[in-house]
Amino acid sequence: MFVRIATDRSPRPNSLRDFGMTSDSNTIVSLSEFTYKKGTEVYGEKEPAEYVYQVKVGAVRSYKLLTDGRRQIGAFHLPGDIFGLENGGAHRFTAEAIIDTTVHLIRRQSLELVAKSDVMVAKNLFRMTTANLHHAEDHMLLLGRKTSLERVAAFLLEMDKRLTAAGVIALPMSRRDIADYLGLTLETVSRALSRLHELGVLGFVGNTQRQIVLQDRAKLASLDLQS
Amino acid sequence: MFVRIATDRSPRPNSLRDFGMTSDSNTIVSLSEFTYKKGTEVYGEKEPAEYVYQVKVGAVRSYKLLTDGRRQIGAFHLPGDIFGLENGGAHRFTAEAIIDTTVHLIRRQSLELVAKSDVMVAKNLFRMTTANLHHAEDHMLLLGRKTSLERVAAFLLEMDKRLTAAGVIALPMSRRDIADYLGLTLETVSRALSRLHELGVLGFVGNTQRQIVLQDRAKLASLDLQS
DNA sequence: CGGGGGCTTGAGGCCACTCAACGATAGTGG
DNA sequence: CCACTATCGTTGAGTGGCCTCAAGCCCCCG
Repeated sequence: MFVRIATDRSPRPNSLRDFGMTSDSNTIVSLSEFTYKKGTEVYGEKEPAEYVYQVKVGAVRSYKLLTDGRRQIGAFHLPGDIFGLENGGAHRFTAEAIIDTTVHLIRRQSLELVAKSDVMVAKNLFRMTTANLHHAEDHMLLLGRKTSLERVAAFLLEMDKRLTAAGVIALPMSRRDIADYLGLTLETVSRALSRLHELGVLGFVGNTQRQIVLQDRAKLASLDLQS
Repeated sequence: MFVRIATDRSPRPNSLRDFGMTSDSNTIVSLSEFTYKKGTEVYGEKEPAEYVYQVKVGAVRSYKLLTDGRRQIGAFHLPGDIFGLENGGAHRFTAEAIIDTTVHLIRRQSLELVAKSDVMVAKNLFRMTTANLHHAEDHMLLLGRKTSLERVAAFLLEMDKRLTAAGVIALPMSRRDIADYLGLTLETVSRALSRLHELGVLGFVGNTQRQIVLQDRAKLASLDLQS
């Protein structure tokens, strides 16, 4: 047990478990767990990056703000995803819990220490950074050149791959979050979803608007163009 | 000397020089030089990544295409820049010479071999990938949330930092290239530049439209919002 | 001198944004 | 249990910023 300054969003260490960053040699690094309430900040842009996080349950949004409040969400982090991995000392995004979210976390320092001696861990860090880069590259194409319908179709396909359970996409994020991820307004996202509903591409489960069933994945895929 | 299949854009080895990837231990990796004519392809998207490149003189654009021809340029590569660095086996963009361009090139295989034993080289590769990621993250904000004037202002500030000589920005790329980088049309880019000209922010050198002088960098910076 | 590419500028149109109203749901407190 | 409120989502009407289409200029180059 160690002492920690109490702040609202200071993680409290709970357990010691595999962070998914161990190598074949079974190196174990100290690991904590923490839960963030819906809407609370995990870290802010330009803050020193002290921890690296992995979503256990819940969902997190990473975004940048312009001075007048316009927001661009760069990524959603869903269960299993690792985020907050920064090479420089500071975070490039603000990260917030979209819903109540439990994360595993590890001190960046410990991770770098392990990476120095463990080639597998170093490789994994590189691989994750590369994966982030690829996602950002694809997202630039979406933001720069796709229509609203294409963007929403691409979003649904991405979410389908990442969080579908039992044929239902249970979206944790609001229309506004989706809009800020896709470079649109929430009204435009809503209209696109209604249109896809009319087209018979998707359906809603029950009375909620956040549970979606893909009824025609092929047609949806044809609406999102390939690169 | 070694045999090589002759194709239009196959690099021909010329010399052996420092690629900027040597470490303190002075490891030298085999290095070639090649010149691409204006408009020719360096490599295509999804091609296996055999080489890594560094621009010696000239300029290169990296882009993705949608099936219907819409184009998004992800980055411009200017003298000193390294590009074509891929972790997976395949290139994520198509790369073309914007003007006659001479590059240094190195086999990816050799580079990875060196990186395995040389920590400094490995670190440099990591650092470059991170730099690419940061650029992409900033560009997502631009593409998703900035107005046309803000985009063009940001573009000019970026180019000013990267290729100004003697107070003049000598742009190698066309209005169409700029537009496809900024997620706009060439007409909108042209109108934004005219507007900045009217505002006294910039001036053109001689009769050419590709040599620009920043007359009021402060005002330009105020037009591009901060994150 | 004719042709073509690059750039600018104007006119009009459209897609996404803005503004607004309304319904549904969940949480709160009397 | 029922207002009351706040949040979220949908939908409509109208606007506007950027796109589309077009004309014309300039420069380069054959």
